Amino acid sequence: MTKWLSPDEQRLWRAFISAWTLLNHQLNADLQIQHGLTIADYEILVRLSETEGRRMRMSELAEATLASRSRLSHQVGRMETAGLLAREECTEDRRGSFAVLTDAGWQALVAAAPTHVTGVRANLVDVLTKSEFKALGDACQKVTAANEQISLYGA
Amino acid sequence: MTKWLSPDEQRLWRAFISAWTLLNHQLNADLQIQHGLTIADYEILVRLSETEGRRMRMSELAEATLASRSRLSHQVGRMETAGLLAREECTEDRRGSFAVLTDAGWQALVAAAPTHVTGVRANLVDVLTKSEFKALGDACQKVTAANEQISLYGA
DNA sequence: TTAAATTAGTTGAATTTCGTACTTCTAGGT
DNA sequence: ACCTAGAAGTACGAAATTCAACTAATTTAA
Repeated sequence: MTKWLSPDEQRLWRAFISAWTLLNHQLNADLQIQHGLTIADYEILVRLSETEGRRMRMSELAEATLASRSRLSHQVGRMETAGLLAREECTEDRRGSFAVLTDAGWQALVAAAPTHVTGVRANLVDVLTKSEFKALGDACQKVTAANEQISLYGA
Repeated sequence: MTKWLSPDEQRLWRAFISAWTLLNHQLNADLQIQHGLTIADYEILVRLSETEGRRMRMSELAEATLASRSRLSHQVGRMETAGLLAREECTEDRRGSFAVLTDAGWQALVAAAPTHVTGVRANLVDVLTKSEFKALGDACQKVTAANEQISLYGA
């Protein structure tokens, strides 16, 4: 027998859905309109910018961004075409390859980051008290941990 | 000058992203595999099921789901083909039309709901304490309220 | 009361995105 | 040398999404 959600649980769950949906929608629109980037693009730029040599192995990047390998491959291909990234061979393991941030990619990130961060603040961080935000994030961290085994690749 | 996120804020924000992403991916896979429905389908079924006459104006439904009119029209078209929905003319405003839940649509929802709710419990509600979940939801409610003015057709 | 403007919704490409399955190349063990 | 597994790219196709143009009904206002 299914144990249904109580009205209260339902309210909280729906709040989670709508909060994320609205926020994501807004942040995406901001990046798209002002910088021609999607959130997925942006996240990849950020990840790469944080690593040494601004490069990451494809599989690492896929894991970090919660994307399937195929999806990431396509995504990186697009960003390569756009000049934001380049691929480089990996000399230690020559099956592998790196996605590397180009100068243009770095510039794009530098340009877009203020927009994005401002949006995150305005629409999320600043509408909550410090402790509310912390409670939100901590709960999410638990949820993430509990779901970490979920594979995003087919079967 | 942009006020950047502190490492702690960044951690919390990323936890929010990953919690949502993993959860959504899992719930979507469950519905897809077991019932051939996407989350978008499911959401529409739920919305309609909760209204009087199990019907909603297209534009209302579009707004509720943050979809453009065109997108919703296609989506409803697909679901109509699948037999889940029907369209009906609106007699008060004859430009308008309703999306109406069919019996088959209702049955599909009845069949899928246990899967979905079980997933929500297993991957979200039950991995948190009651108060953690409440804190998460309450924070999200504030975020939602703060972002409610967001519209697709904006501008 | 009629013409213009607005609103609701649909449609058919074109485009974007993504998954599946397959291929290639390499690493590591036996 | 051989066999298995891993990393990644790609071709193909299915599906979703956008975009622009379109019909038709309604509202506004001259």
